Order: sequence, then C-alpha cells, then structure tokens
Amino acid sequence: MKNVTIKDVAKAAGVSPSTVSRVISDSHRISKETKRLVRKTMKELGYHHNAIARSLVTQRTDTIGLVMARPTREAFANPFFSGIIQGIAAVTQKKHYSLLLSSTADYREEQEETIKLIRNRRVDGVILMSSRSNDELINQLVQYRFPFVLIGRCAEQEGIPTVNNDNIKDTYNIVKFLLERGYKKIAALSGPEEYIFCQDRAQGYRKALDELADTEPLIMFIDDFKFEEAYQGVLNYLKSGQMRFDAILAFDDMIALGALRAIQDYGFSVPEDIAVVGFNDDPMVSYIKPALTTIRLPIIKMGEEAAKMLIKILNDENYKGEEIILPTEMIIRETV
Amino acid sequence: MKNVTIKDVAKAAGVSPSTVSRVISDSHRISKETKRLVRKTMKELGYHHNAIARSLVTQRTDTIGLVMARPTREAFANPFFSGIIQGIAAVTQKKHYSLLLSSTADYREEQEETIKLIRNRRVDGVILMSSRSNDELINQLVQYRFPFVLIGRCAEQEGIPTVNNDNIKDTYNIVKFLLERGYKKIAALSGPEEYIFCQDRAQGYRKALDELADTEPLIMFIDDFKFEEAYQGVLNYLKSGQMRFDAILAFDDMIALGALRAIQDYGFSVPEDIAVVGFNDDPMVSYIKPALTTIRLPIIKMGEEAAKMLIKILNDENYKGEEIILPTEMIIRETV
DNA sequence: TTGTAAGCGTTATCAA
DNA sequence: TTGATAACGCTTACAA
Repeated sequence: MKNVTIKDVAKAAGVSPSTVSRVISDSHRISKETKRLVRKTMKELGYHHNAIARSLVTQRTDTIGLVMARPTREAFANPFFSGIIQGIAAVTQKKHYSLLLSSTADYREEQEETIKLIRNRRVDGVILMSSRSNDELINQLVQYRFPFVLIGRCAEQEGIPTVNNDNIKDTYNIVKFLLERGYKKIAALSGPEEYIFCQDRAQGYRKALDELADTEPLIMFIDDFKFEEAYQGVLNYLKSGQMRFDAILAFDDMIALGALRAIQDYGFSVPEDIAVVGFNDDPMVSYIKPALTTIRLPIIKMGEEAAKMLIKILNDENYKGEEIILPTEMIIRETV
Repeated sequence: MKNVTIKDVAKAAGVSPSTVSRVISDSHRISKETKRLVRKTMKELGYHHNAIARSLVTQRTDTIGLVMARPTREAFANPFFSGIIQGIAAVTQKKHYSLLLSSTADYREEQEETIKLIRNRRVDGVILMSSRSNDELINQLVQYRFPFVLIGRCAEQEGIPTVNNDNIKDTYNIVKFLLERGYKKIAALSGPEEYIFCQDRAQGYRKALDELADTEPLIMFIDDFKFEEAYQGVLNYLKSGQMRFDAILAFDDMIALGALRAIQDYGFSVPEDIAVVGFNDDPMVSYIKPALTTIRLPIIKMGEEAAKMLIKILNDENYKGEEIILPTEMIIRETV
C-alpha cells in the first residue's frame, strides 16, 4: 500500500497540488465543480492527509502533552490521575486535538521530558500535574512563553494558568463541620509535606482550629499515600496513647481507609469512638462499610477545564489563561 | 525565541548541515574534533532537533497509539484501564517512544479513529483495547499490514498479535476450587455478553460445571459493570427466590462488590451463606470487609507486554508478533 | 571525512 | 479561480 499524496490526487484529477490543498481546507475561492472532482478523486485513490507534513509547514501539531511527574506506579494507583486523564481526553477528543501522554519516573525527568516535548515541537502546549513545587520548570516555561496549564497550585508565582480547588477553604470547612457536630479533638493525617496540596490542607486545618476551637493542631505525616503506611502510622499512634482524638481528617481517601482500619483493629468503632474523613471521593469508598465521609473533588472536571483552557490559550492570541478554582462537595456518609 | 535549526548550527560551526545531522546521529565517520565542535555549538545555540521534520523524512514517528473503544467515563472508572496505560507508558518511556492516547465514545468511532491515526501517519503502530469483537477493524489493519497488538482476544481470527490471559482456564480453575471447597451451587454474574472476555469466562464456567459437577449453569447478565446494576440484579434474584446458590462468581471486581452488598442487605452473610469471588484484584478490594477473594490479572504486565511486542514488531522485520497468554493468580481472602 | 543537493508531503505566497 | 514555486527542518544518496 503506497501512500497516496496530494500530488497523486492532483495528477489524477488534472489539477495542481495547491488546488487539492485548497479543497482539503475547503477554501471558498475554489469552484464547486473542481471541489467535487477533487473530492471524488481523493476518495477513489484513498487519500488521507499526512499530519506530519502539515505540521511541518503550519508549525502546529494540534497535540497537547500531559506530563505526570510521578512514578507511573504511584500515579496510576491513585484514581485521581485516571480522572484527570479522562477529563482531558474527553475534551481533546471533542476539539480534535491529540493527547500525548508522558509519565516520568521522577522530578528531574519531569523537567527534561517537558522541555524535550516542547523543544522538539511534538506538542503545542502541555498540561502539568506536578503537585510539588517545581519552580524551575515553571520558570522555564514562562520564559520560553510556552503555553501550559498547571493542575494544582503554583507555590512560588502568581498569575500562572491553573486549575485547582481551594484546599485551604475546603479543609477549613470540613473541620468547621466536624466541630459543629461536636467533635472536640480533630487530628489530621497528611501525606508528605512537599506536596503543595498537603501544605494547603494543613494550613486550612490549622486555621480552622485556631479560629474555631481551642485545641492544638495534631498532624501526623506519612511517607506515602498508601493504605499500609496510614494503617501503621495511625495504629502506632493509638498504641502510644500519647494523645487522644475523636476525629481524624485524612488528606486522601486511600490513607483514610488505612486509618479507618487501624482504628477498628485497635478496638475502637467508627464513627462512635472516632470519626474518619477522606479527600477525593474515589468511587470505591462509597461501597465499603462504613461508607466513607469525604470531600469530593471534581476531578474529571478539573481535567476538562485544564484542557479547555490550554486549547483556548493556543487559539486565542489575547487569552493568556486564568486561575480556575473549582468547588468541592462534602459527601457525608457513615464515618462521621 | 526563534527556533534554532540544523542550518544555524552548521553556519555557526562553519560546517555543512549534513555534518551536523551526522553528529546528531553519532555517525562513526565523522572526526572527533568536528563532533566536539558541533556539539559545543549546538549547546551554545540551544539546539533541539525538530521531531516533526525528522519524521517527515524518516517516515516514522516513534510514537504508538492507544485506542480505547469505550466511553471515557466507563473506561476510566475501571482500574483495568489505568493499569494497562501504566504498563504501556512505562515501556514507551523506557524505549524512547511516545504514547498517543485516543479514547473514543463508541465502537464506530474506534474504527474511524484508529484508521485516521494510521493513515494520517501520526503513529507507527497501535495497541487496541476493544474487548468486544470488532472484526472489520482488525481486518482492515491486517489488510493494510499496519502494525498492531490487541489486548484481549480476537474472536474471529487466528494468528493476531495479542496479549491476554486464559479466561476459560482461569474461570474453570476457580470454579473447580469452589467445588472442592464444598460449594454445591455456583452462580455466575456476567457483564454484557458482547464482551469476549465475558463469553470466555462463561464458557470456562460452563465447562467446569459440566465436567466436575452435576448442577445446571446459572448465569445472570447485567447491562454494565456497575456496582448498582449488580446490586439490583442480585437482590432481585434473591428476592424472587427462584433459584438458590451458595457461591457467586462475578466476572469483575466492581460487580462482585455489588453482589456482596446485595447478599448482605438481603440478610445473608458472606461467606457463611454465600461465597463471592471477583475478577481483576483492584487494589481497593483487599481493603473492604470482608476482603474479596478474586482472580488477580497481571494488568500492568499486560500493558507492558503489549507495548514491548508492538515495539519489537516495529523494529524487527522478521517478527510478526505472537499470542501471549499471561498467568493469573487466585487471591483467596475472606469472601470464600 | 565532509559537502551538495534532492526529497519527505504539505501549505503559503505570488502571479496569472 | 487556479498554478508555479518556495519554504518548513531534516536525512541521505552521491560526490568530492
């Protein structure tokens, strides 16, 4: 199967290549007749345009890149990432863009990969999912004036195109809710502090306690968003008897589940003795028993908005992006 | 920031463009000195190769496409897909390939999108995840001699490059195991019959009952791999009292969970009254109570193998692909 | 070991 | 309304 090119079509139809090209782009200054003829010939010959050749001259790929700065294993274990991809994929599909996926083993690679994608002209813009601060990468992108959108928050700079939820406020609100429900001593269970959303949630937690209660904040950090880590951490904490709490706010569903199990295994019951709250609203957590109370993030929508924003930046000279903050929802189930 | 091209480097280094090109491909018939000079100049000027231009002449994109023939919503709700993507992404990353993701709303589109990806020369090969039979697409790919690998099984043709598990055997084995454990009346809970893996699992189930027991097969079909569907289906079944069973084998974890809950809500206990078994081993199912017994598929590995096979097909003239069948594992937990 | 020149399949500019 | 012709940035014979 040889490739049918625009020249082949031109020759067969007895017109010039540029005419064929114009027919493809449906130029209005071409006669109906010629159009019909050329289209017929294209069909007969089985012509399909070559995206690569077109990109070379138009200087655009109609492709956006998604770079995920986590080891794939970690990245995909958490449904957050599939949700984001789902949202992005739906929009790119609809807007006739392609999606190039790039997951890097670590940090360093994130930067390299992103820059490579850009400099090699494979994509017109990128969506970043680095939840830690990677200021240098952002700086470079800004400096190159390369179109990008960040999912999450950029710690160091203002005015970066982002899609995020208001972690500080959201956490504040759930703590407030717990206090109103009568919980006196609320602990927090956080992932690694280097994640910006962990910092933000911790801040909202502290703020709420500071303003609305008179208890000292108690934040447990664990090394990874894993069930086992959370389980061990919370269990050790309970065993040490060092401090008491009647509610625990986990910064992620998976570790909320670990905490839940630790509490139960220690002999307490949820929510009678200790309440548990998570973050994300992974589909699965509504099916466990007791069903998890959690903050639902509009994950898919975050992906959609990021893709929409990037595509708009790409096509609208005057649009430079914005900071979109999406609302979340408290899903009260059985663990409170 | 203007693009630095090979010509700019050539001019600055005082050599010809082809020399620069040769340095880039590290040709061995170029002097050490020239190489050093050219590399230095590239660095100084900040040269990066243009992948598009290179592709146009080499006729390869070093990109593979992943086409998912499900509505994105459905596709991503099931961790199966993220696992597959994870596996593929890891391999493409390592082998310096790019991954182009394309999720289509339905069937028809799957075919169109795949063909477009190919004819437009955006990718060198594709990985298909259509779990229903889409014979026409396969036929076209074969006819075009276009490199592809199928994850799943092709119902109609032999000799198609695939990665899969042996669903018939795997189901046979778990049914056998249940019978040996003393369960007398084992029901099956299947998704839509159009999915080939459902057909295969049903066949393994029937075969086992036929050879090892003297009970009639009892297969419940539901319209979708959703918790609610399974929940309602099983609950209705139990209420109708039409037929009894002491074990239920679900062809997916999510619907196993639905069945589990239905059984419990009806007032039976698991596994004392009825055993429940799932398929996949979604990370979450080990954390519910009672922890789900399930068949673990090597999902990530399936993605990896598919990517490896495709890349091998792409680079080895003599290799046409094969049918890889990966082993599964029974994970016995608390629901049996 | 290096340079010249053709060509990959398009689109875009300028004439006609 | 159409056709030449020149890019786009690279690789690769073929020469030197």
